[in-house]
Amino acid sequence: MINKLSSTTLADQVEKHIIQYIRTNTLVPGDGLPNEMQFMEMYGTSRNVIREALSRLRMLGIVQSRTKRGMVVTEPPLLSSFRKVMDPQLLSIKTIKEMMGMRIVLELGLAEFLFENVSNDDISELEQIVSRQQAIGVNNLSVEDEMLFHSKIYKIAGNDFISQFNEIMHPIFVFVKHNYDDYFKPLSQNLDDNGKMVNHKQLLSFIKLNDKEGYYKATRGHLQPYWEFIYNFK
Amino acid sequence: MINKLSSTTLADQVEKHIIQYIRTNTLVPGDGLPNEMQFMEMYGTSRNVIREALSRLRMLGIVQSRTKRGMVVTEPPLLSSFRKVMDPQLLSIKTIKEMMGMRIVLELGLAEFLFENVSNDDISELEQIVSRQQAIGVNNLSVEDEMLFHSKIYKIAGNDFISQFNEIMHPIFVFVKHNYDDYFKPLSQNLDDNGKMVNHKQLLSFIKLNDKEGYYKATRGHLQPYWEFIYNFK
DNA sequence: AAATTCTATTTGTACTACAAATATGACAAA
DNA sequence: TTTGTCATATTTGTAGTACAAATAGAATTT
Repeated sequence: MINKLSSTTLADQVEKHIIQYIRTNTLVPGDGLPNEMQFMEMYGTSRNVIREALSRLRMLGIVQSRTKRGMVVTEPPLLSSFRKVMDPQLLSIKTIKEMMGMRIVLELGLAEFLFENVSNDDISELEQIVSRQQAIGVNNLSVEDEMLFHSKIYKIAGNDFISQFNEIMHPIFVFVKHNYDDYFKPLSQNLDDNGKMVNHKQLLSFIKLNDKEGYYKATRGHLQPYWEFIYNFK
Repeated sequence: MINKLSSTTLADQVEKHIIQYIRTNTLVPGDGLPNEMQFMEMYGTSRNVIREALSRLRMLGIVQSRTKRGMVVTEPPLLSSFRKVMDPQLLSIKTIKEMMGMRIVLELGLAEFLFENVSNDDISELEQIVSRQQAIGVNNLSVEDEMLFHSKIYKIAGNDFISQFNEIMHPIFVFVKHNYDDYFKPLSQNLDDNGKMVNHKQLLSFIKLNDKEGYYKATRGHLQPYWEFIYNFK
């Protein structure tokens, strides 16, 4: 079962075995697990190794431990560990481009849910955001200003996972805009089908008109800089 | 710096500190890190604690360690830990619904990249897949058969991250189809705008006609069971 | 100079010891 | 009998020692 001569460490193997243990025993959140001593006997390793494996599962949120109570299975927050690796310093250009692609895909696909769920109150909020941005001047928007509108769009669509995902990717967008800003000069590239620039005000107008197709195309134009970056950089 | 009286464990704190260390020193893949002994001195904890923290970062793929060489920063595989938590046993219905939503959003948004990248060879492959499925009978398709067509679509779109993401979510789809199969009776619900059923053959026909809008709407119809599940279940 | 061996360093694993928290049962009070 | 308090035992969290295994770099030999 546990192979001490493998290239992988014992902690790696024990981690896999414990995950397997949870699956094969169809344990669900709330169910108990063996304690450290019992795992030691099950896998014939030192407590150190068991603790390293459990430490990882604790970080993932798959298990929790409390003194005397032992370990219990928990529902993991899906994206907490994803957040930890989403660091532009650590990622290759290929991966960063894939994140840009993810952004485009999510925001286009989200239109379906956006138009299903949008309320009058949502539109009022969007109007406020847009009018503040008009006051600042659409060319002077910081990435945070820019983000404000889109975050609200995600929120309206009503899928917490996707909202969170977008929030986690945000540092990547900031990084790219700072380091490759040629692609993100507003007036030059956010063009729609007819070569007209697409700003938040116009996106909002399609929402108000309940024009999903128009919104989709406008969003596609609004995100054109990302597209350019994916296909033209380097 | 390290607080021994906190409710979080020392390993939790050291983990955060080491991640912070990598960020503030702008370390990139290939760069070295202090060894375990040095971290012990830096944070004033036992080697055990340091090793638990490093073990977690190793699992995330942020660092690698080799004897004598010490630790080096590495580019993490973004989704390896995501895969570990993507277990239908562990997830709530809310989260599972959000995954269904993710499926719809990804596949709709992906259309943009699909039509940009699709080649004649791709279309031939899709034709083969579809004809095999016609032979089996569209109502007899297993989830794996069903997946074959869509996986190819993802592959054509050319974003490895999204392909991998979809593959990781697959067990969730299988789980839902098995447990809530009322929503997934093919002939009754995969309807398009006009109330006609949408199968892979028809999706392919839109690709061949280079009709992106048609494909989008057809895909929306094809995924209608997911939509129904999200909004109607429970 | 090249190949080999040796040595020192670093990670991986095992084991012991104790602190801290707390579930459980024993016991006392009403 | 029920309730509240306390003691005990169990389990996780942390520290420390010891040694095995791997290997980078130095020393040695050819």
